Amino acid sequence: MNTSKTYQPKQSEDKWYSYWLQHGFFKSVPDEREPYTIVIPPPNVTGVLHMGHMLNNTIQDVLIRRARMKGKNACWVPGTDHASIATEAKVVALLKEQGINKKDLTREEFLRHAWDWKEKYGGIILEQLKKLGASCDWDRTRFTMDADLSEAVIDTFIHLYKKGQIYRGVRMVNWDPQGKTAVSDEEVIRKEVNQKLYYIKYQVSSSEYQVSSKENANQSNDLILDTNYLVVATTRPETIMADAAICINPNDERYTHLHGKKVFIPLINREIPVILDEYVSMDFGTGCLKVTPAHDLNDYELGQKHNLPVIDILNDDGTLSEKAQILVGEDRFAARKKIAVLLEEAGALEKVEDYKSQVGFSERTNAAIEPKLSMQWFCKMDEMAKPALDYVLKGDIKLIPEKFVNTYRHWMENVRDWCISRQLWWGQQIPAWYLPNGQYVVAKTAEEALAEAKKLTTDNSQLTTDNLKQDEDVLDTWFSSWLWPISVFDGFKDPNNDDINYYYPTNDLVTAPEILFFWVARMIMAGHEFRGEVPFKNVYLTGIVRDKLGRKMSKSLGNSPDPLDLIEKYGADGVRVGMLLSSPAGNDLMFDESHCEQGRNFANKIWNAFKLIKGWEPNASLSNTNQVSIHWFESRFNQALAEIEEHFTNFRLSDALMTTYKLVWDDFCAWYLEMIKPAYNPDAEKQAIDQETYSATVKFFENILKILHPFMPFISEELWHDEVFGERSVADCCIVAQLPNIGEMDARLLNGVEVIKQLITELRNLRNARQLSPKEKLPLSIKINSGADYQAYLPVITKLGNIETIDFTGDKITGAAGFMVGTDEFFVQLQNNIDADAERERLNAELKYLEGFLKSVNAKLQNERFMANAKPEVVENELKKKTDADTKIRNILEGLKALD
RNA sequence: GGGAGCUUAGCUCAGCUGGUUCAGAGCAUCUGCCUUACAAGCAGAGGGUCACUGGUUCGAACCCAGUAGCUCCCA
Repeated sequence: MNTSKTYQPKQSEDKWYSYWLQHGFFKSVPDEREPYTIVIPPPNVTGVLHMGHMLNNTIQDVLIRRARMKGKNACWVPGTDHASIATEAKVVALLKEQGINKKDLTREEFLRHAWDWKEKYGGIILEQLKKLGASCDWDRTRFTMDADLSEAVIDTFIHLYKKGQIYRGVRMVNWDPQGKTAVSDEEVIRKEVNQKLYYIKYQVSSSEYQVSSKENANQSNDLILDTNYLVVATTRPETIMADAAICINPNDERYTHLHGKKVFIPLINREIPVILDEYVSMDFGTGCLKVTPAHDLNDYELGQKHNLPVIDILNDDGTLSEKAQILVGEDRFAARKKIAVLLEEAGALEKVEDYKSQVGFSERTNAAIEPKLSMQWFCKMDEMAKPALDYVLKGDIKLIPEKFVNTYRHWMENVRDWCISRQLWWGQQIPAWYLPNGQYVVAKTAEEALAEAKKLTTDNSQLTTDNLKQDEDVLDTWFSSWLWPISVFDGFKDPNNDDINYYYPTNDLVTAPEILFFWVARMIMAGHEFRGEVPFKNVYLTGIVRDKLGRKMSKSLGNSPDPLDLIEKYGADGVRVGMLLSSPAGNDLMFDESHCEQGRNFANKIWNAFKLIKGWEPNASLSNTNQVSIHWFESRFNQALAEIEEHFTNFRLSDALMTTYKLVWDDFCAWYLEMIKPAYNPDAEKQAIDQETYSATVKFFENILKILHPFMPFISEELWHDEVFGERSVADCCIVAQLPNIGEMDARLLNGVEVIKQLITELRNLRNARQLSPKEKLPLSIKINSGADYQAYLPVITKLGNIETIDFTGDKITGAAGFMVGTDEFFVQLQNNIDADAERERLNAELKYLEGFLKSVNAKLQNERFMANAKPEVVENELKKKTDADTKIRNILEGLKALD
């Protein structure tokens, strides 16, 4: 071990990580031990490590390392998902740089490029996880597009299709007319833009109208002066040709005369009905809403409800189609300007207003997103949601923190069918085959599809596989990842293999609340559907990592530090501690580099404590004078161990870490080591210490390294191998050491030392207040009022307080400086007389406080209702408070008298 | 619009079924120390009308109602 003044992470990290790998400590194979399994939430294969991954994987590593040290067969399965959209976008961009257009490639050619890209650049993130210390079983690394996993996806699709759980249907997607592809909600950037609100007149087709409503119309809205027409306010006048109805609120008194009427669309004079629905807001625009089911999601739903036709007037590139009848071939924005002119000329434009509204833009092409109806594949959710909800409600799966159960329930009870198709090539191609007549069959291969097709009632006897055309689309990436806990153990290919039988269900899942539905809920459904069992028992939901200002850390904001830079700066252990210090489950983490600094400082503290011990040499001729200190720390350690255990049981990782932190820094370093540390001998190279104390302390340190290991794997492993601990075999490593069992706790000793700590603190204060050097030895007199026994602690008091003599006194010592601990009094006789005025002031202040306190206690005791209703132990406690306060007040009064 | 949650010290958070000396921790701050393990440190100290308003109770940070502000999810 080097004797550097500070811990040097770089000299330990790579060294020990390779050592662990080389000796197979991360590896797991089924055996007779209890398994402990975590499957990694597979990061996006194109991804690079960000702060969210850091937090998430640090937690998983802490859990897995701890399980390993508790004698379990710990297995952490790593891997990545194929991230259809992100990967395809990356590959398309790369090809473009090389002058290759995706459109010019066949599917096979494109996929070859994509796989090349994946092999070359994919999975960097897994390498980065190693820097963090992640102890994954790398031999088990999986990718959601591996052959076996893809086969599982296809088989699952076919299975669910045959069960009637998968169907084709129409759905509104975010269409990028420039990229000619659908994009996910996450890829749409909403921006506020200045637009125009066009007020368009629609002629009412019936000339019969109720005159009586004219009055109402007059007073409420001057736009409807003439009941021969109604006025609609819209930002998209170019879509009027796609209108299917005009909708008004049935409660809108301005429009009762329109109930049951029809109107003509201007310019094309197509007749559409006026429908009634409370969905329409009476305050917005004119209160008349044009319903365009093909070009707006809300309108689509309204249209479904009222059985309206869907008229799509746009081509894939955003130009108007034949269906528009007019302005065919014009781009939608050009058409908007032109139609405004046409409407104006036709006298159908009432007015135009400026208007601000939110518009979605494609993240990739920056084109305005067009809501577009398209045929998609769906997976029915209602039947599968029921058991998945029950698992959580019954507690078979615990969500941590519990508050997410509500959110989960709400979602599962209002679940919508899952759109599983994506208009991309990178992914598992949907195993549906279309016949020339438009029918389709679902089958694993073209041959099987042909066989299926021949079974259809229509005559398909002449068909060959060449006549079948496979669906162009691929499946949603989540349709792969929902199988992850099963597919990583080959549970589809071989449902009874040793791995799946041993590792499944897994134990804990650590993930983000954002994907509670996208992923977690669906894994639970898949677990039930395909194994009849939960996929995991606990779901630990981490928070979002935010910056100091509370903003989510993101690449685009540039407010996220590079995790690898942080590791470089503070060491992996420091960063791990920094991430965990302030991250209770489910709460967002306000990340600040100062946390990592604290982690680094902690590592340094441990390093230096170790250096102190290394400077000692046991000497057989010395006898042990530290029994009390040793027994105390032993008790204290066991107490902390029990607390840590409790915190882990409740998944309170930051509390477990803080308990460890305080045990090491405060109890071990600041108190225990100071109690037992031998006086410095400048002539000796190593400081002599008795054998018993030395052995006990070394043993303590070894146990401390064990409890530190899950949090700080590198420094603990580094120190573990020091010669202080004697020879270690090759496999004797901290990573596989077994955590100590909780031993005895001596409550009396623990309480006794707490009193001694207070006493020492008072002595230090006394020195501070009087500017006395810590080197100056002081005489101490003790007046016991409590019946406490200080005898056993005299050596500790003498050493830590730097006391010259200790004696016991029955009376107050006048003229001496004094203080109280509990009800016992302590006196220090100083050469120069104490400042009587200052002392009187101090005592009076304390007296005032105690009298106030006593008053509140007495108030309770004199309250009949309190005495009648409060629990006996509460009353008893109040009585003790009264007695103690009385004693203290008496002491102070005597002290004041002595000053006079 | 529907749902969930949050508000405690300068910051980040604990505070279990209401009841120990006027609410705890870590960090930060302030004061004094280069005391041979550690200045990335040591020894001390200060700091809070528990968002606000009512209610229940002998007793409320905790239970109930309302108000305000913030966050997230779904639409």
